[in-house]
Amino acid sequence: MKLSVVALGQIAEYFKVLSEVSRLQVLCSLKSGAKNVTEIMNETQLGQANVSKHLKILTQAGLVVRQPRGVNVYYHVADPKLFDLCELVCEMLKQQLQERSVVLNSHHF
Amino acid sequence: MKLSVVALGQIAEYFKVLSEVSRLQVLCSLKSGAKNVTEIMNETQLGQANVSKHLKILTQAGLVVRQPRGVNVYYHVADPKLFDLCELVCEMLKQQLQERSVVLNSHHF
DNA sequence: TAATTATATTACCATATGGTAAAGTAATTA
DNA sequence: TAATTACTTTACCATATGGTAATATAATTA
Repeated sequence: MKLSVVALGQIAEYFKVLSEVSRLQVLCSLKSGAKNVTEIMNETQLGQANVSKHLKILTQAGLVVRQPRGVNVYYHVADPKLFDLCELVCEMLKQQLQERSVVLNSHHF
Repeated sequence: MKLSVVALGQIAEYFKVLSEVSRLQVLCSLKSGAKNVTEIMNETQLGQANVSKHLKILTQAGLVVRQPRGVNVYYHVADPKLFDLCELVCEMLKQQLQERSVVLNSHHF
């Protein structure tokens, strides 16, 4: 399948949302279920404005769903496949590391 | 599994490399096999210095392997699982679109 | 209604990033 | 060796981005 530049743009945009440590921290904190902003702040140690900002980005990109409940606003990940994605990257990175170490070892310093 | 901020940083870095249209174009052009810089330029319509720059980033991140052969330099993707990753994102985006259209339709304007 | 709590937004700064022209390097051929 | 081809690097600009303090908004409670 040949993807158009526009389609690649959407994919790039999705990856860009995932390309920041703080946002990954927020997503990780939501792995165990929906949380409100304060809970996310406490779990990630990020500043309040910062968390709000990142949550907005995640929500607009559709990675996360916003649900106001009284004074609080709860967020949860829209699609659990997101974690499969991260898992896959983890595996690739592990394998990459392993292959690099093999290359290093083969040199017998 | 609870990931450290350092680990998340590596994952974020990987996603960041994939978060640019030009780099995705380059990777797509390598889907059919190894290519040299000129071939990549022609297929992607990107400038020469630009392609070189992105190839450097892709190589340093370990997504692509560099192989000089005479005057030319050939590049190929290090791990075909990379395309599974993009495929997965594609599917998630499609589903996202579908769900959004359902929401729209349910409003009966 | 006033005060409080929870979240969002704005304004600002410092830094990072993509694209490109121009110069540099390296292998090949005449 | 001079010229050519293929690729890389550098310098520069314009723009985008994360973090934060301060301010705004919105829901709840006293």
